[in-house]
Amino acid sequence: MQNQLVIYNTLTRTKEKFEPLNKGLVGLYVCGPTVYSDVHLGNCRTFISFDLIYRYLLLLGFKVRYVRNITDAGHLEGDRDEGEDKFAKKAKLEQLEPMEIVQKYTLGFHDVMREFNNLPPSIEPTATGHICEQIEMVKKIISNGYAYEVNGTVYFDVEKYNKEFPYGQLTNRQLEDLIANTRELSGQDEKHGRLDFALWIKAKPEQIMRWPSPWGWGFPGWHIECSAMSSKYLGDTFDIHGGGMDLQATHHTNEIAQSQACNHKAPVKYWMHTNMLTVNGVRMSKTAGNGFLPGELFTGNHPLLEKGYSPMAVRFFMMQTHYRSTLDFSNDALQASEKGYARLAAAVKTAENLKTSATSTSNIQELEKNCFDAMNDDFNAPILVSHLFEGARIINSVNDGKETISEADLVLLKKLMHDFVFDVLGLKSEISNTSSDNALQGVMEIILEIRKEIKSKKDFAASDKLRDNLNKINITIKDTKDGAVWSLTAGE
RNA sequence: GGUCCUGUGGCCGAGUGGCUAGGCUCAGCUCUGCAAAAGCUGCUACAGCGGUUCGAAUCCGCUCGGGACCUCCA
Repeated sequence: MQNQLVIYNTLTRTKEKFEPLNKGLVGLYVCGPTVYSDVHLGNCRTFISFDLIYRYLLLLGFKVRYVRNITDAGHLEGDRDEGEDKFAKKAKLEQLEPMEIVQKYTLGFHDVMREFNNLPPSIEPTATGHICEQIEMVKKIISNGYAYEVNGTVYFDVEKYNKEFPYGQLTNRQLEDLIANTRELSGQDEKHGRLDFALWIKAKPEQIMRWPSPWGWGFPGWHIECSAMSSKYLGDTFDIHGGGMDLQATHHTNEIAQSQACNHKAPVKYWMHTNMLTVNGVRMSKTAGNGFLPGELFTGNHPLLEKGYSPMAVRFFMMQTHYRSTLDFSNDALQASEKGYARLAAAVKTAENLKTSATSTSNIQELEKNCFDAMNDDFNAPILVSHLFEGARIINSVNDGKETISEADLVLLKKLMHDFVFDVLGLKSEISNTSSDNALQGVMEIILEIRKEIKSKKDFAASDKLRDNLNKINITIKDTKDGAVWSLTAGE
């Protein structure tokens, strides 16, 4: 383990030393998507942020069990436990079975995650696959006295819970304030308290997605699935629970309450929340209608986009902002990232063929330390990136013969660039001249040879035309002092 | 209304009480047949007003602006 990792814990609102409950092991749970529609870029940001966190924990040598759920049932519109089921509504809209909706958007989600080069979680449990566990948990909460049943629906008794535990601790709020901001219960409301929320919900007669329970046919409330699945796979108390900041006030607050009420233990040691992606300063969300779909971004097929951006350019764009800061989305910012990333990636490639000398003009060990220090400080990727550009500068300077590097330092430099650029930031090269197409390799060698002959005859008009035309089909030729080289750039 | 976050140079974004991340853009230079790439140099900063301090963009107060959560959303 390189030095000491520090994590900002939402629970205490401070940075704390990271000490896993079990030495060398990390239990990580992240709230996954509700698969009733396409994931937009804001959703992706959260998963990319936690992918970075997961990857860095792995680099540090931890054995990480990363659990990220798929919500495929029980998520109502509106958290008043009275809205329409999201899946049922969408199913009606698309004239499909609810589980067809689930399947369709789960597959889409996985495709997008793969495009962004996110590592798959260790376990990806679904709510519908854990109905029994959720029912058992609800039963236990009732027998522990923190929940009650009314007409087939089970509610969590927030006010009773709050007498023993600080219900609003995750958002630093007092119960009285929370109650003051909640509307009055109507006469027909089944809840005892204004803040009470459903653990189990009675199904309406027409509902397809329903299961038998001690309280009749119904389906689980949204919050209970995460509590049930996280404790099943990670234990009653585990290391890190993450999610978007928008889940903090309601979903995570209720998760803590449920788990505590059920298991008599605080479920999580470190709560981590990622900030939102904004468009023109306003949060990207499904309901605001300002969401970008990843596909639109890659193709540039969106009114707000001037062109398409590759998945890695977008990922790099996100890596240049800390996960707890909002990130504003714009063409200019995206273009800057695209170019910056191309330069960084090119340097990593250049490092493969550097000549070594007896001594180094740069301190590579210090550079390595700086990289670890940056990530150890609550996963500060933007600082890491700045150090990686220092690495790129060194590589390019050595390549130009302006600086030197020793054999040992080059090995270290190559390793750290590889570790941090590919393994931690999760980027992958999009430029290539090592095309698997042998025919193309051969053709390019012939073309460069012919162009060399043309150039030696000083027919620059012809050689430039060749270069320009190749450029149009995404083949770039550069004339270096050691001769011409070519590379294939990712097409749009 | 309540609970918070935030306002950095042309743009995006880090950051610590004093030593001014980084990327992109722009200008100049080196290299080059020209490009490209690369390197070097330069250019505009810390919303405003007070206060604490030897010293603050960084701490405190106020003003103005932006945003989030409290209602589903990663």
